[in-house]
Amino acid sequence: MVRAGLTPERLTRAGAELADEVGFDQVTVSELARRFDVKVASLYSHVNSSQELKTRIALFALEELADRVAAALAGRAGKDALAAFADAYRDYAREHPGRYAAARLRLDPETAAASAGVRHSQMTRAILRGYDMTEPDQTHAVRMLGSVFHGYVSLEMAGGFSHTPVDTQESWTWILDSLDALLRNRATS
Amino acid sequence: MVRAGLTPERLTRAGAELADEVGFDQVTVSELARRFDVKVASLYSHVNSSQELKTRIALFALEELADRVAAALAGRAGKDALAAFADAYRDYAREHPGRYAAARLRLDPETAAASAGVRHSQMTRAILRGYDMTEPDQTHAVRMLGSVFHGYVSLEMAGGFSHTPVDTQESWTWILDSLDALLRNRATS
DNA sequence: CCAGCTTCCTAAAGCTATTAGGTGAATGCC
DNA sequence: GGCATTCACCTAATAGCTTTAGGAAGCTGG
Repeated sequence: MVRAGLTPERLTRAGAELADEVGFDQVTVSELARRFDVKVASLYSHVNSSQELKTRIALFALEELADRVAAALAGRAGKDALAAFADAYRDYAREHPGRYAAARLRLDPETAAASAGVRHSQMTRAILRGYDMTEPDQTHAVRMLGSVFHGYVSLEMAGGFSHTPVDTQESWTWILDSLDALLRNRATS
Repeated sequence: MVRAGLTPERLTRAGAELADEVGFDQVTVSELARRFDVKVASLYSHVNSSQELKTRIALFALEELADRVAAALAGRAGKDALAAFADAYRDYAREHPGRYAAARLRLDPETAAASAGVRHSQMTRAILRGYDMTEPDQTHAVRMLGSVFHGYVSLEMAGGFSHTPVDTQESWTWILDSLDALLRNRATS
């Protein structure tokens, strides 16, 4: 019996790659077993359920995305930071559509609270430091930015913009410019 | 043999209700058969596959949502129309989370082109009539509005805002105010 | 070197989707 | 009114995914 050397980490990572190839909801314990050339039941020594596997992939993706955003944000402020944040987000979704979808998995509150999701909201808040905004406006703005970025990325990924000939990159910069202007306006209020 | 009186329409409708109860991706041919007290295979006389059933539910939801938005929009213009549009969208998602998720199903291009999705983008464009905007800005603005609305609704539904005590209704009106201001600014440019 | 834990296996049960082929009830035609 | 056809539903069977139970082989520490 040759051992495959499975670990929860390797499974999670392979699951993330699988997600990018075939889509997050096509990720299946069976397919993963096939890729490791191992019987399905064997995976259950490392992961408790298909659900847990998906949750692990989601947490992994959140972490990875947060790292990228943090790197992109380092040393930037104001509009520069806004654009870096947004681009990091969008680029990740394009490079890793499956992982991006995974990151959107609904987690139960405790899991979510312990996840890198927390870093995401902190970083979004950090961007607003460049715009001098106080509560509750800050929270409103955080929610709006999150909505725009997530909404744009998911619509673009779903092909929702492909029926119009206008370049999506142009729209993206137009939107970022608009948001920057909007936040500057709101800051003075 | 008592006939259940199945039709594609009844199945679609029941599927939509099922989606609202258990979530769109828990909609299953088997469960639907159970609800009609009929054997699973019988459904295949009316729908070709599970995939087709889901597509039908998606088209149904798109249609229903478009009708609601159209009704909300009637006789309104400017910011009033913007708010009506946004609220119709958000209210639908809250009342019918499963159908809303269904409406986000990725359709193949031909199906999408023949769907009520077209009406959705037309109506979004109609809102901008109140803001005097020309191409390509109009397209950018349409994409932005779609992103914000979809993003906000889906994040709110996923519980993404629940960890902060600020009222989501407040954020929603704050965002609508901001968008209105933004569009008015952009119109003059 | 061997006891015990771990890793992987076989076996089996319970779901879901899908197809093939049959039966009885309703419908339409002469 | 009898008969053929169609249609709505059925039984049966295949195939894939998930999950659990229990067994055997490899690795590791004393």
